[in-house]
Amino acid sequence: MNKIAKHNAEPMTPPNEETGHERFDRIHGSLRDRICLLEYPPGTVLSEVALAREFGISRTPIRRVLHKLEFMGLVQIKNGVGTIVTDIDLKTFKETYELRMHLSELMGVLSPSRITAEHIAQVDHLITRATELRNMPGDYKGYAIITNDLQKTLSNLTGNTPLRETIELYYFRVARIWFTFLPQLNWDETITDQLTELTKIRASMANNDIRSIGHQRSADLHRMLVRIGQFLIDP
Amino acid sequence: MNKIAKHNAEPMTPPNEETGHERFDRIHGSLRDRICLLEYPPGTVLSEVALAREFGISRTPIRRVLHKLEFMGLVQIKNGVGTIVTDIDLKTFKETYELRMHLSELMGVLSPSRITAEHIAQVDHLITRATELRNMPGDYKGYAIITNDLQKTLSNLTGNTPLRETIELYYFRVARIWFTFLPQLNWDETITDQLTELTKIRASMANNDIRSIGHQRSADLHRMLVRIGQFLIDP
DNA sequence: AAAGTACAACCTGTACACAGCTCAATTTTC
DNA sequence: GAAAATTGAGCTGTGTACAGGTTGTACTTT
Repeated sequence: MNKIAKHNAEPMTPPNEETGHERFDRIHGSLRDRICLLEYPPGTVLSEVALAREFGISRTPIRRVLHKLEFMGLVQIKNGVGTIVTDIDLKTFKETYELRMHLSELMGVLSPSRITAEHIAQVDHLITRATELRNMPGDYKGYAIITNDLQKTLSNLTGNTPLRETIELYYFRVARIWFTFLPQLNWDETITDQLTELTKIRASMANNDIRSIGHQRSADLHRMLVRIGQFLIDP
Repeated sequence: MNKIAKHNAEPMTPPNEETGHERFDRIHGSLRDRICLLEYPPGTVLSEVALAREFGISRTPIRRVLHKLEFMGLVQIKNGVGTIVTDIDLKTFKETYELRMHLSELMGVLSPSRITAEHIAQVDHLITRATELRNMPGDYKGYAIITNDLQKTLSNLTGNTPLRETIELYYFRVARIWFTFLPQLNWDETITDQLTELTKIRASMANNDIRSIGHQRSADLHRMLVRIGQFLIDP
């Protein structure tokens, strides 16, 4: 049974002076994050009028945002029904992870950016947060936020713009699906995996070795796929 | 100096019974093809009201189509100005071709489809058309259509759906830019290249060897990039 | 009682009027 | 005469009313 979206959140203060373009990005980012952090889990039905009310605008600009989310594969707009947060079938899920693995390898090959102290500091901060997370089993959202932030940091290392956009696109498309399996997995093992990944990336960064980061990332994606393999039943 | 779009075409008879979704795809395909076949060259300004008149509908559904084209990177919508067919800067052009080369290699790796007699027949037909094209120097549109059709055929060989969609996306984004350089290149050499590519792909198909097709495709993309390198001036 | 039907509530899709933006031609000012 | 301000034509952005689609429910019919 699908749930109807209801968002009880902070007022999300809109800046006093804001371009139409900025407002679009703000609302788009809001909804994208809600979907990716499972505040709107797959199957949730979004209503244009409800969202329009929440953001204090009419349906028209909301529709633009929803159509972009549909293009990204995060929602499906059905006439007469509503806008539904997409789930993903097993086949597509596996295919997407396979592609992401190869794209991660390319990250280190196609004009990688230079690693700065800033990047390393970000990963160090993520390690701290992940360590704290071990004692908070069930904080799936906290786990998801760390994963999202790591993805953001790694994005900055990909100099090839089209590659970066593609990697991000497919990250947003399937990461949240992985999150839905978290409750069925061993929390300590999950956190250990995350910390291992972060630590290895940290080490590769210290060596200014982006190619290794790509390999590492690819291997981690593979491990995620294997870990939830027990729950994926072939049709 | 930008040109204003004016389309003098056949009535494009809309089917008697047509879903809203089908109409969307039809109009989207029309505009996409016009852009990719250089009927709307880069810099062309499209007007929502003009397009709405041509297709006999209001601005609203036209806007949906244009926004999708903007997501695909084929146009840029500017408030107060119009919808402008995108050109592409040198850096992005090279980056995109590099990515496309690697994606082509993946085509043969990620769950390729089975090659059928139908695929081979399609390539044979393309070879015939390309051969005829040698005696029609300056038929850039004819060349572009063959290239588009080849891309379509190769798409069917890519079983991994996300990979296929990505390959197509970047094909549409930059193929037309390559076409704009055709007048500055030697026609006979261009046709020879195209025929060589088609023939090699034909041979690989006969051997049911998709991996070789991917290699071939990658090499051809590289050759295209090299051929127009003389016209690409680094900033 | 069960199956079929009509309907009401809710959704997105479309059309259209108007607001806001951009740019260029024109007028005003120095 | 040159530079700055103005105005207007044309464009996209937004709000809104209504048309069209979908679905669950209540009701009718068998």
